[in-house]
Amino acid sequence: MDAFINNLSVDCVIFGFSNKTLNVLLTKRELKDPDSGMVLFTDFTVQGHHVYKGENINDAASRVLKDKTGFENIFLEQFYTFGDTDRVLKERDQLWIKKKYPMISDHVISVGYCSLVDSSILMPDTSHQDTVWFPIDELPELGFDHAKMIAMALDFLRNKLRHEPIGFELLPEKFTLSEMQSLYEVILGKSIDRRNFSKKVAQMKFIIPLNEKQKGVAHRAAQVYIFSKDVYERTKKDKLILSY
Amino acid sequence: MDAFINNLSVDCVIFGFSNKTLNVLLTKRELKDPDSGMVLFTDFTVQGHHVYKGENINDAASRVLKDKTGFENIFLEQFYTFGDTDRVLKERDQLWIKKKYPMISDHVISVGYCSLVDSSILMPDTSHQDTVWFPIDELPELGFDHAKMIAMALDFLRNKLRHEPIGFELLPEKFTLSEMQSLYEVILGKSIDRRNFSKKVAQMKFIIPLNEKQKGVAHRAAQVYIFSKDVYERTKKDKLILSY
DNA sequence: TTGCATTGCGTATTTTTTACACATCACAAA
DNA sequence: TTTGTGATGTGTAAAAAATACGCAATGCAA
Repeated sequence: MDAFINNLSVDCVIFGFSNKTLNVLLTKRELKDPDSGMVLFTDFTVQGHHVYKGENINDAASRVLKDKTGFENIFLEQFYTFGDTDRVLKERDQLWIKKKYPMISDHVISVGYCSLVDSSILMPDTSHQDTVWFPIDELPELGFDHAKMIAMALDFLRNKLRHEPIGFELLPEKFTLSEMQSLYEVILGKSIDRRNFSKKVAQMKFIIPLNEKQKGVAHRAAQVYIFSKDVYERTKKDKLILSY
Repeated sequence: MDAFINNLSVDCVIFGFSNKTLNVLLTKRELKDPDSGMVLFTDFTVQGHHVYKGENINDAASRVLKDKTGFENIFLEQFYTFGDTDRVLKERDQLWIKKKYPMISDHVISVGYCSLVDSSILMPDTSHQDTVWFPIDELPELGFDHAKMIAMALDFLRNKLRHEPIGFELLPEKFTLSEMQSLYEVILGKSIDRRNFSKKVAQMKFIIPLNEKQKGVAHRAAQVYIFSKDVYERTKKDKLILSY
């Protein structure tokens, strides 16, 4: 039997990018009255789970990520730990907990993780029908303190993007400059001049043009690039700051 | 009885600044053999304590800070949570735990906090004889995973200092430009041109010159400044980036 | 009175950021 | 085949920020 620690969980705020919008992967939470079958409430939460006994918290986050998306070895980083005593005490959260996890504590500490996936290749998995992408600016009602959690994760992502080339986790392997630019614009929340952006990218030696052009577009086909983690690791001492 | 949560603690990495060096407040840990009285080991740890039942983790960190330094309402921010399963399993750590806290778990999650105090006015308190300041580059042997913890706290501090005016927590209320500059040099680990630094500071409207000069120095007395949190809060939208 | 150490202030150069214009390409419609 | 449309690729000038550095002023001490 896999016993879990009854006061400790991990929550993964999973970001995806497709169609020029930044999305968050949420799971529907619906509680029905056991007698009448009437729906008591419906809302959404980020992907979380309790930590098992003898499990590293980082491993627990990887496990949650794999279970919910199928992805492994992708960007996954801790950003904050939520430890308020009242964070699971709202009425509907208590109803939910009592029904689903009756043995857990009233004071659950949750370690928040931020993760990035290319949501265009994440296939809807029939075993997770209740798991859906929401655009970051059209979030539904959220359970627990997950609204705050998502806000903090976004802040973390924004800061990270200015200093490290993490955006590529959100793009397909091969991408064009304007795809990359949209991503930066969406995350940073501001528009960037196309020509200046391309000059900036040209300085990043770890963004490598391929002998290949975009296909199937109704206009001039753009150059295709890949991100080389190798080159980045070798040259990262040459500091990177995107001062947008 | 104040029961604590047996698998959750907070650790405060408390930084101080005096005499142009950055210091960390550590507590001596010495275990003696109960029979022979022989010292089994001696090392140091940062200031930590378990979290009580019904206590917010941020409150727990404030409590630790107050108990160890007497300070309240000073800079105190969470920077990372340490949750490896083996983090308290080293032999000497187990010996220590079994003797001092026999009831705690083998898997302790610890939320790391970073705090800043002006160590020149922190009087040695006789009730904390085993608590001493160490220069950041002359650390003694450390228990648990506290060497890593301090390294991460320093990194956090460094990044924070580039974006927010937190350094003033480490300085006396009234300070000179060269004191401020030493602080920045020590934390950022690089030297800064005195004249350029002063131009930069002149742009920060929340650093206010007083009608007052330094006293008791054997050379030209310097202008004295204070930091105004008020002015900072009102003007913080004008972004601050110290690009050193 | 002079020497010493440190403060206060200014200017020139280099680098980075920002603003902006025009030609090119590839498909699609006429 | 020609032409229109929409996005791509490149260059240059101005503004702002960062860096390098010189020199006079101050105040105590010898």
